[in-house]
Order: sequence, then C-alpha cells, then structure tokens
Amino acid sequence: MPLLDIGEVSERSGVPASALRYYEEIGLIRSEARRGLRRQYDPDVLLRLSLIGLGKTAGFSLDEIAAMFGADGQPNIPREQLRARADALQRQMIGLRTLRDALRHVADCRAPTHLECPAFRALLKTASRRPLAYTPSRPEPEKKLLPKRRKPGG
Amino acid sequence: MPLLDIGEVSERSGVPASALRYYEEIGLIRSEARRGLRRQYDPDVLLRLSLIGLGKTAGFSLDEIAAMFGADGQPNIPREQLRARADALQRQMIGLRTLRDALRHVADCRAPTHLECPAFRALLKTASRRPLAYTPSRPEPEKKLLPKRRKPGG
DNA sequence: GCTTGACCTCAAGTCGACTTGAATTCGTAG
DNA sequence: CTACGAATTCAAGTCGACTTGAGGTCAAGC
Repeated sequence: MPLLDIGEVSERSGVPASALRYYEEIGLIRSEARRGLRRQYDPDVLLRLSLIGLGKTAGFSLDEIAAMFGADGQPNIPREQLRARADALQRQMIGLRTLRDALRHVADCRAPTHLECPAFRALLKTASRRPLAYTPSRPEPEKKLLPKRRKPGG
Repeated sequence: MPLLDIGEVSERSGVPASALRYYEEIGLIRSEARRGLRRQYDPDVLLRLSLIGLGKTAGFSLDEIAAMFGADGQPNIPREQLRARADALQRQMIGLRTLRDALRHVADCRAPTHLECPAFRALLKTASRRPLAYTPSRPEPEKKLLPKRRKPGG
C-alpha cells in the first residue's frame, strides 16, 4: 500500500503541507483517501507537484496550470501553448538584456551624475514607453465576479 | 509659475492620480504646494516619475527606489548596486533561456505524451531544484515589525 | 447663486499564493 | 489509559502596489 501521508509528500516534494492543502482546495491536486482525518496521497502526486513547480517556474499561474491537466489528470499541454510561452520568454529576455546593458553602461559611465549621462536619459525614455515588467500571462485583466474558492469536484 | 495639477502630472506621466497620491504618502514624491486642497507639483516630478518607472522596470521595489534618492532629492544610485542588478538580470536571463529551450524542445518532441519525453523529464528535475522565478531583490524576507504607512517627512 | 467637475481624505478592497493560529481530532507508543 | 505528535478545519493575516468608493471641498463658468 503505497499511499503517503501529507508529511511524507511535503518532505519529498519540498512543498509545505499548508500549500498542499491549499492546492487541494483549489482542485490542483487531490488526496486519494483518508485515514481517520488524515489525507492519503497516491505517490503520483509527486510527479504532479513537479509539473506544478515547473509551471510556476515558467511563469504560469496556478489557474493556468490547473487548466493544463485534462479531466483524466494527465498533463495535457497544447504544444502551441508551449511555443507561445517560449516566445514570451524570448521577448522577456530581449527586454532584460537591453536593461542589463543599459545598467552596466550607466554603472561604468564617467558622467558625474547619472542624470548627465546620455545613455541614462535614453533609458528613461524607453523605460517609460515599454512595460517590460514580468507579466507572465495577464493579457486581459478582465473582472471576475466568481467566488474565490472553487469546489474541488468542479 | 509652472506648478502642475495632479491631473496634468498624471496625464503627462501616465501614472494614475491615485498612484501619485500613494507615492506621496510613502514619501516617494512630494507636492510643492496646495491651491485650495489641490496638490501642486513642480514639473521636476515628471523626471522623478520616469526614474521611478525605470526602477520598477528594473525590478526594484518602491522602497528600494525611494532609498536611491538622496536627502537632496537627487537620484543617487550606487554604481555597485547597478552592477549587482545587472548581474541579477543576467542570471535571470540564463534561467529563462534554459526554460525557453526546454519548452521549445518539448513542443517539437515526437514522444506521444510530454511525460514520455526525456527532455521533459529532465526539465522537471531541474525545475524542482532551482527557484528561477522572478525574485528581484528579496534575499532575506526578514520580518518587519514597522508600521506600514511611513510619514512623508520622516 | 448654482452647478459642474476636478480634486480631496480616509478606509477598505483587490490580487495570488500561501501562511499562521486556535481549537480539535486522530493513531500510535508506552 | 494516557500522552504525544501529527494532522485536521476554518478564519484571518501577509505582502506590494495600488484601486475603489463614499462623502466632502473648492474654483470657475453660466
């Protein structure tokens, strides 16, 4: 019988027990059974948690990650979506590189104050123009009137 | 007399009036005078707002940005700090590049499901190992017992 | 004089992803 | 049987950067 206690899952995955309960609450993972009150997890949850971790690393929100698991529980990430994400990362990198180069230039600049450095002034203009911030996937911040807690079995 | 209304500042800078009041509340900008109740801003505030926008773009928190303005109000960004930020961006880029490459690989992978793709499995391991997330400058999340609202004249 | 509308203050709400705390309930070891 | 510790539930708190809303003020135009 390979079912795992929440403590075991937490230790092996590095995800705090409170986070595991939270993930379950929003329907991102599920526990197979209870022993008394205690959740019992199928070891598969460890792989799933790895996937979740990867998704977070890639900048997906938990909602988006949840959407990537099909009804069967198998990860079902459309290849198009992966490519789109890769392209977004690419764009983000370009912005970061520009910023990095500018920062380095300014750091080495001979001008007495940064404001007198032409590169710095140019940077100010571009910075006010582009967002460039780390906005992983919120293209439309449309208003949600939905309740915050979703039922697990939804 | 070149003082600007908050609406004027907002329009020219693109920063909402509510954000301008907030910035003033936390001591990041200041208004020179009042006409009746209305704040009157020195046009210099526009440059300052550009600097603030740049700092945000570079991943600094408002607190950090505030610390970059000396007591005289002139920006005073230590070159060392700029270099450190550039290096952090560099590291962030490397992580993003790795992730981008992996995503592209998986998107093109012939394996029937992602879980059967060796590259994807490798990605899972590395992702669970490193944070790689966008953590601009929170090395030590030490607890603050300070009040949240700071006085402007502090 | 009255209306308009830009501005004001202050408190509270938002968002995401959790954490923390209090009060309670189990399973197991001694 | 009792104690212990690990787990439970539920509500509320956290963080940063603001936004939103209610209710009030003020200057200018008609």
